[in-house]
Amino acid sequence: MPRPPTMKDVARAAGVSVMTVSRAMKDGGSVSAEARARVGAAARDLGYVFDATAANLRLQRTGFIAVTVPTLNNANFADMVGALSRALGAEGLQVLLGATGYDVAQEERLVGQLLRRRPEAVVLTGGSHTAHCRDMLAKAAIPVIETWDLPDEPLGHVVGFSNAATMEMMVQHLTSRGLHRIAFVGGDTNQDTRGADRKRGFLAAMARRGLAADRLIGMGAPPISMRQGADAMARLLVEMPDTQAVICVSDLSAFGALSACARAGVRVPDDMAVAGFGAYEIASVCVPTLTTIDPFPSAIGAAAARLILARDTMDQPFQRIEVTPRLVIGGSTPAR
Amino acid sequence: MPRPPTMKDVARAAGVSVMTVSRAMKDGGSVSAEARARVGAAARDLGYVFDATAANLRLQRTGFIAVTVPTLNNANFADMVGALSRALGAEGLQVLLGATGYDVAQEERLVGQLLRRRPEAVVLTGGSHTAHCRDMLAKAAIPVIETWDLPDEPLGHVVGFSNAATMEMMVQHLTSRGLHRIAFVGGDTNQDTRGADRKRGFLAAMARRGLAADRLIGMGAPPISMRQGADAMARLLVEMPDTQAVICVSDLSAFGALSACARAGVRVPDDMAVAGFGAYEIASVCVPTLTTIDPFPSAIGAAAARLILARDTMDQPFQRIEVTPRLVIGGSTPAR
DNA sequence: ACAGCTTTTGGTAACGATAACATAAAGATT
DNA sequence: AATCTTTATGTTATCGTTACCAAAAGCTGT
Repeated sequence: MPRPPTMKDVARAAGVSVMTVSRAMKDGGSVSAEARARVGAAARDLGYVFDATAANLRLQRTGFIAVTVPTLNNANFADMVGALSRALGAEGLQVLLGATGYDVAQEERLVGQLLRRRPEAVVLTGGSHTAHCRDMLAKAAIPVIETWDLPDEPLGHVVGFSNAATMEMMVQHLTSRGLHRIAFVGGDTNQDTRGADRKRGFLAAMARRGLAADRLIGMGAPPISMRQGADAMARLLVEMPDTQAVICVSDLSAFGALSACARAGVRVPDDMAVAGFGAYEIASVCVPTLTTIDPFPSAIGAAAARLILARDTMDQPFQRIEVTPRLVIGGSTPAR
Repeated sequence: MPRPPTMKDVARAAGVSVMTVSRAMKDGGSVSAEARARVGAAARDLGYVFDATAANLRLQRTGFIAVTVPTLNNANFADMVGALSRALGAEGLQVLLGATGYDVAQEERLVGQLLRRRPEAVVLTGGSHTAHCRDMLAKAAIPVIETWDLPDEPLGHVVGFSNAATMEMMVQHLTSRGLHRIAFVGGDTNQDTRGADRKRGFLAAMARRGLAADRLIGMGAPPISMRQGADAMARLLVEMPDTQAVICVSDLSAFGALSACARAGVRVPDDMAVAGFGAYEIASVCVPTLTTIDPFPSAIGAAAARLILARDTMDQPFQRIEVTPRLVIGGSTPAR
């Protein structure tokens, strides 16, 4: 089986030099219309496909942007990657995607693998990484963008928000409705650092108001699923039946909690208020609709893309772009 | 700013030749333990990162597997890509992912872009492509795997199922419960070819039983969302109030339909049965749980990975692997 | 000590594209 | 007509890695 044709083959077929072929493949090159046509025809006849690998080696530019997310199976991250990918694709850049499984060790391995492909920038989810991972990224001398978080010691640019602060918003909302016995459903590991930040924010917000924050339901390792949200609510209804409101680490678990209430005949929001995070589509469709926080995932992706595309401004001090999440009040918490 | 160190730099620092460095980077190479250690130390000191681009050019192997999905933001496709990515990653292969937006023209562009990266195999969602796209893939002389479908004229291997047949299962289930006035909620374009196949399968299953299949609600272009499922059900309740059951093109729209019923005070399944497709997590958590079809997305991904990894068997005639979807009976359709 | 192994090491030439320079042909200017 | 531009084309070297071959070094047994 013969190897795929190269520019050399096209050049021979078109009766020109390789350089002319190379120029004809681009838009700007100064090539006569006639030569360009011959090259085009030869390329079509031979089924020539441009070899990006060779060009990348020569140009020392790959057009890859490495992106890591905890999991692909999450509408928030998918939205971010979608926005990022669309914006970058329009400029000829390719997203090289990897999932860390909410595990910094896995992230370290992944980043190591991705850097071998010589990406032109790295977009990470979260601001928590192993020392070796930070080290590799620092040495790579390419733009690094951390997202979904506001790390104290960022590696480079940041596009994110304070997860803790969103819980202040949510606790404020609930207490303004006269609810004080508030539970939090989340993971019981710190693997999902954003989830852990939200839990910390919840504890701080409760403490600030002198409220007891002893209703913590930990459901294991991330991602915390709908099923786990339902199980958590079932436990809560038995173990702490006087709970007035539940904040869940995400809309998925909040929906599970909602379903558990429906099964148990607990009225939402009258007997129990439920709040989530993420503004997933389900929040606006379920009955009642979910009170949640919209972190604007595609805005995060778009902002990251803008930073990458404005490469020339990358020499400037690292940017810290805050995307302000919005409280979305639904029917799962009481009206004023 | 200096360029990142190369093997040459490492070789100089370690006092050996580039070839020795190259060998030391791999496992099997015959290198003395002492040289290997010196190379390792030098690489660490210099912050050397292997350049996969150069190696790929030389080896004529990129380790890329191109994968296209209609959208990232879909748990079924995310599951498939996740399974594929995990299985391939263990063998050092990298998924190069692209989203077509349910658009064959976009798919064509995407495949063109991906092929320039010289992937070693291509995994496509669906079996419907533009002529030029089919042509490019045929000429690429690499394994092509079409998934989620059983095309009549496959481009290569196939890992899928008959979308139409799943609707026969579903109609059979509903009619066995004595329901005959059945509606179908889906898109009104053929962009989502799998959705369109399911609609066709629905029509055929109804015709086979001599039932009228005139309750078709078309909700525009894919993806059909929860919101659109809710709108469709709202319309249906007004326009065809005697409808007994609704089959939705996916669990997302089915859940929307369920919510619309809840809002309208329509009891499910007593007044209206609802069925979906996809066995998304929501189907097993919502109240009532959804009757749906599980297409086993991660089994599809795993099977595709197996085909790719068994490269040597790729010369054999194209394989056609059927993954049999399973009817999952939930509370949204009446018990027997 | 020496032939006959195996193991380790190094030099050279690719892989397929393009930047940089050099040259030739055509067109514009005096 | 002679010179200066501009445009079109070709030649050479290179990006960082590895296959291939050849040579050197380390072993073994006589």
